Amino acid sequence: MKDLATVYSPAEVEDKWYQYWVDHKLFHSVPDQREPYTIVIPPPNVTGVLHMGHMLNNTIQDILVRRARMQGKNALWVPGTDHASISTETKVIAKLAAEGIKKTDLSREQFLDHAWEWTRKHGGIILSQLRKLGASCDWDRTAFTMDDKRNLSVTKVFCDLYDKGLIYRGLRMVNWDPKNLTAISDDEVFFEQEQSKLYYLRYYLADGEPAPGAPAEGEVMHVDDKGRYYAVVATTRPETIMGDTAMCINPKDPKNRWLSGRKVVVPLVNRVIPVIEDRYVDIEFGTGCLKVTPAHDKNDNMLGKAHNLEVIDIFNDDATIAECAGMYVGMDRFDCRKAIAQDLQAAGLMERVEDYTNNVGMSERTKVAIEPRLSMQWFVKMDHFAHESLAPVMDDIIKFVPEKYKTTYRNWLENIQDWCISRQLWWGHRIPAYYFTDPVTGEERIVVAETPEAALAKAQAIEGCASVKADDLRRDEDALDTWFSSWLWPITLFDGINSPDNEEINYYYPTATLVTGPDIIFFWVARMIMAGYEYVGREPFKNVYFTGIVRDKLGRKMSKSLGNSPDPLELIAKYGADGVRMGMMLAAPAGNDIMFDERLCEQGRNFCNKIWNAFRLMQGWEVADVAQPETSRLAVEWMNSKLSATIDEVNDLMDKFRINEALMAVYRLFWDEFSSWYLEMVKPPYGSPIDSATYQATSNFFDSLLRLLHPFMPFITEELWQHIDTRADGESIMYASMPVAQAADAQLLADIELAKEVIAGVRAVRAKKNIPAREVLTLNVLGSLPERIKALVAKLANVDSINENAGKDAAAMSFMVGTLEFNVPLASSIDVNAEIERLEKDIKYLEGFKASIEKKLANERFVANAPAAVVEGERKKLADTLVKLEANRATLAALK
RNA sequence: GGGCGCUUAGCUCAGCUGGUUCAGAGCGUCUGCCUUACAAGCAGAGGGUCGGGGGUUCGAAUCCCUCAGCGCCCACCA
Repeated sequence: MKDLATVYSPAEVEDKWYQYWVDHKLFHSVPDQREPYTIVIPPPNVTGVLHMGHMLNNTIQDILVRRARMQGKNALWVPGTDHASISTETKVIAKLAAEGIKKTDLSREQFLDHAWEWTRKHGGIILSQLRKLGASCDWDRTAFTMDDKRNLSVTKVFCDLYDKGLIYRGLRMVNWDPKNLTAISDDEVFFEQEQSKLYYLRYYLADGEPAPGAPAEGEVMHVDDKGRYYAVVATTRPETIMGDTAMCINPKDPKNRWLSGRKVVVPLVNRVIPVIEDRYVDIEFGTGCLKVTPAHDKNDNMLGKAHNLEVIDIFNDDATIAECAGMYVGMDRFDCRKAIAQDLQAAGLMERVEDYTNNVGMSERTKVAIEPRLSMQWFVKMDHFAHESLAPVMDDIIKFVPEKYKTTYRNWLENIQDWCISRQLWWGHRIPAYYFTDPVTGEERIVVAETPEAALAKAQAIEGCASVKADDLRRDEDALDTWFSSWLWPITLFDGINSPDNEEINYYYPTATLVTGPDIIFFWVARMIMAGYEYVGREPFKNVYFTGIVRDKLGRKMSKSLGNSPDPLELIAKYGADGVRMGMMLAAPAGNDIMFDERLCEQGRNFCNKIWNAFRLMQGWEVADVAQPETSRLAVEWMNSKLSATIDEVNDLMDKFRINEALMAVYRLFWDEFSSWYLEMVKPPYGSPIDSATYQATSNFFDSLLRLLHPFMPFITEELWQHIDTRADGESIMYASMPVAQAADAQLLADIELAKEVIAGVRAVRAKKNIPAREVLTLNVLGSLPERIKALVAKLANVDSINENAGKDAAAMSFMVGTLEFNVPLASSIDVNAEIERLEKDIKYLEGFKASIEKKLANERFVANAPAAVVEGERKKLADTLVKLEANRATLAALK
């Protein structure tokens, strides 16, 4: 008390202990005889900065790993960062653009130099931020998805899957990002509602087509003022008409029967195209006529394949109009849309225009509308992987928390598409495929190999290709999707691809728990499971804990643009890492989004202060060789039981990943039971010393509480632990064992609960009558109290004596605890009328309650059907109610 | 369009296979207190017909149906 401030200052403490942990290599793990407990970090973007989502996610991981460590497991948390191909490349391009440098002006090598420089400059910031949070990562193992080990692993896996026939190259419809000039996967596309127009275009019957006869029943024909017949096609994208190679109607559509088998003319373009029929067309939409542009729409492409249509790609890579379109060449797609709309209007080819809201696919990265486009890309066949990875999740070999994501997972696997893994980017793992021209046939050939040398050897081994030289090989320019390295993360961190069966992979794999967001269940979680079975033959983790999304208190997602995301480091500076950790966890029920409110951190900070002051109280006690009071002996015994009960509860909750509830249980144990009750029970009178038995027991309790709390609040617990246990340099609460529950004494717990209620009753009397806590009162009980709790009640309620089997007292305030009636005689006159009013109210309530139970018990079907215990319970309830009624009536009578 | 989930106190949430730990917790609110660990605190108090309606049952926050509102995922209709 003499040395310690009344307020806990985390800043002074946190850096000191983090350094201590690092200096003594307390986060480091090597394989040994203990049971392993492994967590691999979801690698944050290498050039990213810490946001609230990371805070939540990493706090949870740290809690799990610290707890495992204290349970005697060999706990390892491996940190690292992700090269984040698209995201980083975009950032580097933007940075270069600001300096007036265009990517297209640089060679691949020059660009990569810039990218590495950028990575070196910004990389690792996020990892140093994690240290502030107290993350107990084994920093010696810090990895990067594009470092040498990982790069080699990725290359090996690509070659292996290619050799197994699971990777292929093909011309497919992909989502093309015209800004970054790359294909992106379906998962990287998001849809946005857009106010646009629906244009109705006239497709005239081609020259030579005979005029249709009179319309049959339900047929809808269009004729212009010159008597020419035409079909009307509704489209949101008139700029693609240069790519039209057919018009499609539904064979079951009566409106358009007359078009069947005809030829029509593409407006402006004047190309004659056939009318094809396919049930794919929605009869109800527009006019039921669909223009088919196989090069620029997924579904049109499918139609094109089915009907053998020509494919005309009218766009350049940057989505300007290409030479082959023949018109509007070089114009941007959206400018072209306007121009064509005007020209159609002018040419009398526009039937009408309507406002229309539609969903436009956008690139997650560049926010530009993606262009469905045919292009040559690399794919992973997913059937094989999907087949292997469904059962382990459905059978809980890999446990998903919360369980609802199992369904999501299954739905995805059952509708899985092949995975497009090539990206037209430079920042990433370059695809190890090499092209050369066959000297005999003149055809282009592909070899896939881990090194250029191996590729050359493979090429030369092909019949007739012995003369191929190294210079003849051209390496594929593309890089791999970032997730193609991430999916190997739990394996490559232990070098399980480059050296299968090594000691580390055999020891640390499968990892224990993966903590991540449900938004990347497909991107990442599912694919790690696939890779795990493919390359190690086992699941990569035993549990997956899905966190929620961090939202502000209004429920909005935290985002940079909204500016509603607090800076984690500022929060830590303000409330301490322990306070922020606790604030995050209190708001984070498993699987639910968390509504973050800074006030939660305040609560965390306040809790730290509470712990701090409880310690100050204890530390200030003078210990003497005096007898232990009976109240203290009982308090110690009770606290033991209470502690044990909570330990059981916490264990159970943690096993279920109900972390916030576990934390709340410890919070209440510390604040309510230990501080508000136990410490008050054993606190010696002012100026008196405490007996050594009680002091020792209290110190032990404090020690146990610190251990229970340490995974949640690592810094303050370490700081205070040094005062409780003298330790050698290098020792830490990090390796102290988790307290173990002993049998709890249920009767004692119940007795003390009774005592608490009696004490609260007396305090309520004081509050109502404004009687200071220091004024000694007397307590009467109409009945008897368990002998052992009397002294305790007397001490905490500050009453001089407890008179059992006392009588009614008109000059007393009465209250009931269960079926026991108490009263506190008051020297000052009491407000008889207020008492009478209160009693009458209670009696009325009890009579209603009694009636409801009697009704229930009078119901023969209830008595016959309900379990005996329930009926018995109702009878007991009735009996108790009668006792209470009787007591209240008697008191009322006495007052009157 | 398909799928999943949610609605309980002012706020954030617990309430497992229907019945004494069923109406709970934390925060906030209100009323007293600077009581020598802590005002970032102490003591006490108030607060919900469990989204609406219907059904099953002796008994429903809990099971079923239905309506309303909200959220997420997947697909994407030109």
